[in-house]
Order: sequence, then structure tokens, then C-alpha cells
Amino acid sequence: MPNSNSTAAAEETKVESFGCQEGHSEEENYELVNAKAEMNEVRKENARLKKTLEHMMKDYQSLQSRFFDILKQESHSKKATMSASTSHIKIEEAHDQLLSLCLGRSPRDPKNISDESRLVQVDHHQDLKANLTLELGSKLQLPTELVLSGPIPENSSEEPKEAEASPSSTKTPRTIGSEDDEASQQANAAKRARVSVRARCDTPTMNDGCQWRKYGQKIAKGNPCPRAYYRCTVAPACPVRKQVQRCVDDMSILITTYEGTHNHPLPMTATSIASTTSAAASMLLSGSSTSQLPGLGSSFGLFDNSRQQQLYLSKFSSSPLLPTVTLDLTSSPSPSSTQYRTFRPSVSFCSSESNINLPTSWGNGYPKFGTPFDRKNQECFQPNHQPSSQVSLTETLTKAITSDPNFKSVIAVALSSMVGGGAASYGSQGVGERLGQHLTQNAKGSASSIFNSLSSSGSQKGNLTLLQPPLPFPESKSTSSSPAIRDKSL
DNA sequence: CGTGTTTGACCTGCGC
DNA sequence: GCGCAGGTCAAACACG
Repeated sequence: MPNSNSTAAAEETKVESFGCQEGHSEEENYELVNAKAEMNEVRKENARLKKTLEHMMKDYQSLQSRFFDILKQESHSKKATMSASTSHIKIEEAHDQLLSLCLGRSPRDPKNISDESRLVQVDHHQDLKANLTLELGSKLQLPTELVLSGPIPENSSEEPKEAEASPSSTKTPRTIGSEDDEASQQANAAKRARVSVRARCDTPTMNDGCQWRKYGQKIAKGNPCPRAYYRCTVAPACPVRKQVQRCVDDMSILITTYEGTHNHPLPMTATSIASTTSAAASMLLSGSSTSQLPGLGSSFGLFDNSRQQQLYLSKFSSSPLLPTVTLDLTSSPSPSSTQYRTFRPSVSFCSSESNINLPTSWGNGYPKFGTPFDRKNQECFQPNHQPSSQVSLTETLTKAITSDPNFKSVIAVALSSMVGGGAASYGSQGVGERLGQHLTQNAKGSASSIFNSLSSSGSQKGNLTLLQPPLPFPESKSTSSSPAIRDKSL
């Protein structure tokens, strides 16, 4: 930086002048000139930064408007399609729509989408239910179960049942429902999927940039190390929780399991991992719509031996009803095999008896993501310590996102599924197949461009803004200070 | 004194 | 119905 150079020069001059004890007036003038020059440079720098900021804001706004335009168009086209057709393809789209409504996060802030598009979503769902009911006799059963028999009634999927119970509310879209509904929806959505991050860490927890408050600790069966429970304290009603536990096999490995989606703007340092976990959860939920027999373990997997990182779905032993993505950032050797191993999709939390094994193309040139998680670079922190020294985990994930176009594409699709409603859930088709379709359709136009612009600008803030749209703090969502109000307290 | 942690008690879901 | 295990609560405690 020129500033530092000039400052250093000024300092040198100062020191010399003190040593020589020469005339002060001349020296002061010199310093004054130096200071003025410095100020000018700083002003220039400031102006330059302002321009950059303005430019970024413009980019962001144009992208955002474009994005919502696409969403709107998509909603309209889907509505037309759904009402006019009964073909299987359209039923699959209906599945997509339904599944997208059930993603384990709150991708579309109700305040950010128009009421019109929300109504369209509800209409889709009602049409969809009819279609699914018709399909129950067939083998295409899983998505229905996935949604309708889930352990936690989700708002959208629960809607028809409640409509039956109370005829007066039959046609009332609950997306515009009460605050309690919103809160419960959020809480339920928060329990949809988990993202587990395995990383080598010597300290009790990894610093992921968020503020966490420990609310419990438990010795889990089969692991002598206690499992710690943390709650996000960035916003009072944030539903996000995480569990931290040492791996029983390797005590140096810390398993951090995230659950839920932040309902508040994230700190810069938390964006990467939050985005990554959201995307991973989205991948999980997107890919979970095809099934195998229950209990078969991992679903799809992405192995990259060269980089020794893995992303795979796993059956989470402690909570088999909640699908979990495991992001393995440890440097443990991967099984020697082909460079990319492909697993068939199977979601063990679904007890469907149907067995739909659809070909997937996950292994076809699929992500080589991330950079090696160099243990030397790892920095682990106690919770609530502010990230003065940044997290290598976060950086690693950021690099993983920004450095590899393939991984970017995956997350782009995940993003589109997060924010695009029916735009991206991969029904019962092969995930890769659908992925390709999506990238050639809307996601390509929106999400991919977003990522391209992100990678070109290298802005981490962009990740924050776009992957995890800044949501307003919940002002009236919950009257309680605790986000997790249980039945007993009501 | 405010904030965060600890820890025993309690709740809930699940399997038998 | 009972026991077990996971998850959460909340009072007590520690710390700056």
C-alpha cells in the first residue's frame, strides 16, 4: 500500500529529525506536506472504494431484480402447466414443487417474494396433492411419503390435512398465516436436514463465524466424548443449532452438525460455512427424492481422492429421521478406487417400501471441490470468540466454492432450489440429469450468473447476500425469547 | 451485574 | 407400559 510506504517514510524522517535536532519549522513543513499527501491518497483510496461499493451494489440489485423476474416467470409458467396437464412429467414437476416447499431451510423469505407468487405456490401444492394421490397406486410413492409422513408436520404439507379438519380454512393459503404459523414453520423447516462437518480440530469447537451459546451437553451412547449442544445467538429467535462431538475413532476429528437456517444476516465470517451447509443440505434434500430400501446407508457420494475431501449423505445414527449431509474435511485417506465414486440415491429416513433406483450421473465429471484441508492452517476457537483471526475452515469452504466451477455449479443448483421454489428439486429423475437441465434453464440464468459474477469479483460478501439472502430480524415471529418453545411450555 | 457455561432433571420418541 | 437414548430446560455457578 502506498499509504504505508509514505507513512513509513514520514516516520523515518521524524526519527532522523529527532536525532539531528535540526530546525523545527522546516521539519514541520515537511511533515505537513507528507501528511497532506497521505490524506490525499487516503481520500483517493476512499473514493475508489466507494465506487467499487456502488458498483457492487448495482450489480447486486440488477441480479436480484433479474432473479425475482425469473422466479415470477417460472411460477406463472408452472401454474399453467400444472392446471392443464396430468402427464407423468408434470407430476414429476409437481413433486419438485412439493419437495422444494419442504427444504430444510427458509430459502424464500416471505417478505422477499410477492404474495402472488406465494399464492401460486400454494395452488401448486393443492394441485400437486391431487396428482400425488392419483399416483399413490404406482411406484412413484416416495416423494409423497417424504413429505406427508415426515416426522414433523411441515406447514405446506400439513395444509391439506388441516383443511380437512377445518373446512372453513379450506381455501385459505396458510403462507399468509399467523405469526405462530410462521414461527412453527420455521422451526419445522429447521429440523428438515442437517449438515455435518468433520474437521480436524484440537479445540472444543470450530469457529464458524457465528455466535453460539451452549445449552446442553450429553454423553451419547457409543461415544465417551460428550456431545455439546449450541444455539445460535446472533439473533434471538434464530432456529439454528449445532451439535459438536469428537469422533469416537479419531479424537482429533471434530464433528459439527448444523441444523436449521439462520433467519438473520450472517457475519461475514459465517457466510461461507453457512452457505456451504445450506447448499449441502439442499443437495441432500434435492437428491433425496429417489429412494432405495431403507437402511442402506449412504446415499449419493462425492469422493475426490486427489483432494481427500468427501461430501456424502449419511445416515445419522442419532436421528435417523433427519437426513444428514456430511462434509468431510479431514485429511484421512479416502478409499482407493476410481477417482469419483458414485452412489445411488437412497434416503434412509424414508420408510417407503418403494424401491426406485434411478440412474444417476453424479460421478460423471462431478465436483472436484475444495482445497486440501491443511491441518497446519486450521484454526479452531472456543465458541463466541470473535474471529479476529479468520477461520481456515471458512476459508477452505470459500475456496471450495469459488475455485472450482463444478462445485460452484452444484451450489448454484442448490441455490436455485433454495430460492426458486419449484425450480430445483430433483424429483425422481437422476440428479445429475436434472442438474444439467437446470443449468440450461433457469438456474443457469440466475444462479450460475450469480456465481460467475461472484467468482469474478471474488467477493465473499456476495456469497452472503446471494446464497443466504439477508433476512430481517424476526420482529413478531415469536413472542417468546426462546426459539424452541415446546409443547409443555404452552 | 450481565453473560455464558455447567449439569441434573425433565420431556419425547422409539423399540421391545 | 416400560426402559432407553437423544434432546432441551433452567437453576446454579463462574467469570470478566
